[in-house]
Amino acid sequence: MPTSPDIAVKQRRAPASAKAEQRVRDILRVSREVFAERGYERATTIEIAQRLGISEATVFTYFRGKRELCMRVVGDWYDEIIATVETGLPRERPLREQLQFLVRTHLRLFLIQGTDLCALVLSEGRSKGLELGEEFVALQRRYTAPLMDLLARGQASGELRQDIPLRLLRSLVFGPMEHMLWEAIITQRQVDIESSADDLVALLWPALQAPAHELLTLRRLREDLQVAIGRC
Amino acid sequence: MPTSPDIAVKQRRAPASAKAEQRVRDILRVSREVFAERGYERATTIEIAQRLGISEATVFTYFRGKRELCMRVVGDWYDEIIATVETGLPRERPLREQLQFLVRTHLRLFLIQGTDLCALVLSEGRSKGLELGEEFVALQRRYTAPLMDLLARGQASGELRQDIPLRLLRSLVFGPMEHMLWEAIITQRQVDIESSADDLVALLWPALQAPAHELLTLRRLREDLQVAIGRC
DNA sequence: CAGCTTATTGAGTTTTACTCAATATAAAGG
DNA sequence: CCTTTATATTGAGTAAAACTCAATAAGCTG
Repeated sequence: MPTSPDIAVKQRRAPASAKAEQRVRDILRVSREVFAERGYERATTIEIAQRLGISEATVFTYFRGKRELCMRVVGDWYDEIIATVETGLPRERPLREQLQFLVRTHLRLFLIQGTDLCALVLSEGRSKGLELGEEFVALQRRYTAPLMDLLARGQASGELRQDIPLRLLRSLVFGPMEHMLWEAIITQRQVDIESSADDLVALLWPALQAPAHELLTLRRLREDLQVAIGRC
Repeated sequence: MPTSPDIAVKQRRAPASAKAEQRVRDILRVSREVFAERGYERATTIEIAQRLGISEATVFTYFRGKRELCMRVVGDWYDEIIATVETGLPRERPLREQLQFLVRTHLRLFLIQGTDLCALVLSEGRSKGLELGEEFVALQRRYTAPLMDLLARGQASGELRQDIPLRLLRSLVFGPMEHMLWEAIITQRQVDIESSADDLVALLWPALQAPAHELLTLRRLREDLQVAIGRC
């Protein structure tokens, strides 16, 4: 599921044999643990090696360095989210429900994984992303693609407001989500995932909708209803 | 203006003499430059010292270490924003205008300063904040205080919706702003500050406002209707 | 088993944050 | 003006960690 090809290129050695592939997987698995436990700076390559019972040099045989290793960990984690969202998104349901699914899935995956990995992804994902510019932009694009698609469909159908650029609408959704998560981490508050997600959607939905669209729809509903009642 | 007392406590030596105070200011000034140019990891204490023509050890006489130095730089930068917002906020004007001032000021201060310092504050402010937990929470609180006050006043007057916790409303405002800024940094897109700020406020305002009465009634009608249909 | 490829590692090097005892500078007191 | 005391500065070093590389071990093939 993880391991997109464009990132794999950055590895030092193309894992030809099955053994090498297993090594790469092992190193990534343990790295995720160590980075999550210690954060980027406090994590050491020697600890990663020791936990696997291998030499530190072996780690550097498969990965260019600590930074690339961390980015692979973060990247793979993003890939898992991306896959979950893309396969589960209920495209046939109303737009609001799709948005709700997206927000819920994000919050759930982040918070269930534990705040450690979440912190790694949110904070180190940023500072490390700065230096791996190109790749990171591509990852970010894939990451936000399902939402962008959802928003674009909404604009096309007239359900969502068209007077604001798409990329700003995206910030309106992802921004508060990440801000909430970050706040949960630093204050160590326990959040109710489902209700927070629903609150957030309740808050975002009127902002995303075309102005007066809901009002118009509801008025029409009322009129139809009155007509229907009149007939009875 | 900068240098809040609670942070000053962390300094290694209380700057008693005028000379020491000047040293601290010099080191902070140059540190801001170096951190902005190089980012946290690539910045070195020796470069900071060299630019001032002093010994590296002198830096460590006045600051516990690199991390604290960086946090002071970030903290002072936040203090400047806090001061600008607090003195300039037009409290007598309508709430929407106050929000607009707040958003505009933030975007302007971040983007005018150049994306370098902006990136430092947004990304390193996060990862470093994790380990300086307590202090960082306090700083964050002061930072968001003007907005929290604004939102609370709005809720009290009934202008803003009261069915959503304040802290979620705060995420709704700060989240998209930071997300926008971050996006501007990594894609290196040139953004029109004023129009972006205005777009954002236009987007946020309907979400923050208390839902209109008619809308509420109609929504209830629709829900009742759905229940009724469900029963049939 | 010989020969070749692939995988692993011990023993370094370099960089950098950080310490500390020693020295230089300034201030205070007589 | 000189002595004493406090403050400021620094050269020389330590420690830790990322990263390199030549040499060795393991695995595979014909």
